[in-house]
Amino acid sequence: MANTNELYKKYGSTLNRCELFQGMDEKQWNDLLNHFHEEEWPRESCFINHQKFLFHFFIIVSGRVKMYNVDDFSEKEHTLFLLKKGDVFDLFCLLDGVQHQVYYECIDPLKVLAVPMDDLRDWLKKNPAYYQGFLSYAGKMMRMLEENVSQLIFTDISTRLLKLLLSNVDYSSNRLQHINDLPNKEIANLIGSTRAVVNRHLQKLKRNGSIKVSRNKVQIRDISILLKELNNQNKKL
Amino acid sequence: MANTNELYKKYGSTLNRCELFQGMDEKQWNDLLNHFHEEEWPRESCFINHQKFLFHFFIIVSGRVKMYNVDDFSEKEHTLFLLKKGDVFDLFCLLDGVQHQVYYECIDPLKVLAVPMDDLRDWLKKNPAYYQGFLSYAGKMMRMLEENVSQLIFTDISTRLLKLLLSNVDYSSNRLQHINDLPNKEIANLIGSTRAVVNRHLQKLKRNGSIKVSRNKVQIRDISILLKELNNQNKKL
DNA sequence: CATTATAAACTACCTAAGTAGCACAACAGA
DNA sequence: TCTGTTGTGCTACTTAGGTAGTTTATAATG
Repeated sequence: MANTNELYKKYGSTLNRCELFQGMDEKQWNDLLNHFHEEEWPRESCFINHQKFLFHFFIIVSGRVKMYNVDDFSEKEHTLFLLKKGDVFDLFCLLDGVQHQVYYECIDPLKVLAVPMDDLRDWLKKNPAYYQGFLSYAGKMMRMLEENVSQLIFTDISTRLLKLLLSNVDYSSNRLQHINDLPNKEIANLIGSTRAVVNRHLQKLKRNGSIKVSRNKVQIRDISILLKELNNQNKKL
Repeated sequence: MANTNELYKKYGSTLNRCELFQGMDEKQWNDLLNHFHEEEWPRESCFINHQKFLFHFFIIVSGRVKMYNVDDFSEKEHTLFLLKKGDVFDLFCLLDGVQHQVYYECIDPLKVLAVPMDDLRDWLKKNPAYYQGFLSYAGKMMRMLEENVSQLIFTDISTRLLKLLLSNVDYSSNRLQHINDLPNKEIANLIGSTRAVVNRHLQKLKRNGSIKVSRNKVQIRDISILLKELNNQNKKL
């Protein structure tokens, strides 16, 4: 229990931002955290269809993981979600208890809180009031996936790239976050394209003065140009 | 109550195949069906971002509806789901209570059982044992959306068309079902392409003897050729 | 039966995106 | 400092898929 209190003290601010567990107070958190333990995974750890995720559920407290899948034939990668502090995984397994055919790789050294799936499910059964938070979160996830599908069908690569950039701007500092230190290849994986094509579009944005590019680094120079560019994309059709 | 019993008698076999409400017996169904009423919508009825779906939840007992969305700029359509007997909507709204920006159109004359969203949510709160079915179903839906994303990124139109056809074959009769009477345009909307391109690929399949095409009709001639074709697609890369 | 509407079939063309290959820069480790 | 590795920037080329427009077939309607 001392351990539990410690976890809440250490990570309370992160946990309270966690959408999946909305509206829980410290007492309730401590009750739940009883079943958790802390884990650290080094950078570049990679989990390929690992059983791990069928039996434990994780909350990220620091670092990034990409959840991606790989096409059997072309061996191309596609990053489904770039998970970060406050995100959880694997929700797919939690919901239906079926193994999720998907890969994980740590972009940074990762710290997670881990709980056995069954403990979490039991806790839910005993506290059915929290089912609603899980349902809402599932709904939100479905909307994100649906939005993803729409973008893939309706928009071209340069639009998808612009949207990716704009959706990762921290508007308090006007800085790019989460994806600012990724190589072109990883950016390509996020929008379903290839390094060469993404680079082609980044060059265009560099030339019009909206971004700055260097090795493993993309920085925002002028958001207004990006927004104008996105507007033009739409009008084009 | 007489009315309720009637609903179960009429549609029990459909309801029992409904994944969302797994493991319910007649008594429980009748308890739930108390809140339902029957509705009929004519063919080609169209609902555009209608509040209707925020306040009522529907189970289809006969006919097909497409859930689709439209790109604001290109005005292209994409059919997200072709819902049929035993399917429900709108799960997005049920889960998180937020309006779902999506269109509906009846392909056939439609019969649905309707229940006020809040009644269904109340029923769930009183019968928390059934939450698990809803979570599982949400998980399944997420997997479908994820699979959709993967297909869009990894595979070309001809592969997507082949998969669409093969996933709609009724293997007891070797006949195409659900999509067999759609015009090329609607098939295109299902895989995120255009009428002309879909037609191009259908012609190829017609020429190799795997399908038969006529006005508003696609029929399977030889599944083995389709399967072989799908195999070749994969090897191609 | 004639008229109209809708869908299918086909042709020609255009373009975005994928592909391959190479030179160069940045960085890490020995 | 040397060396191997990884990422960027660029050129040249190929191609699937989107686009536009026309003709032909099929069904529905009066």
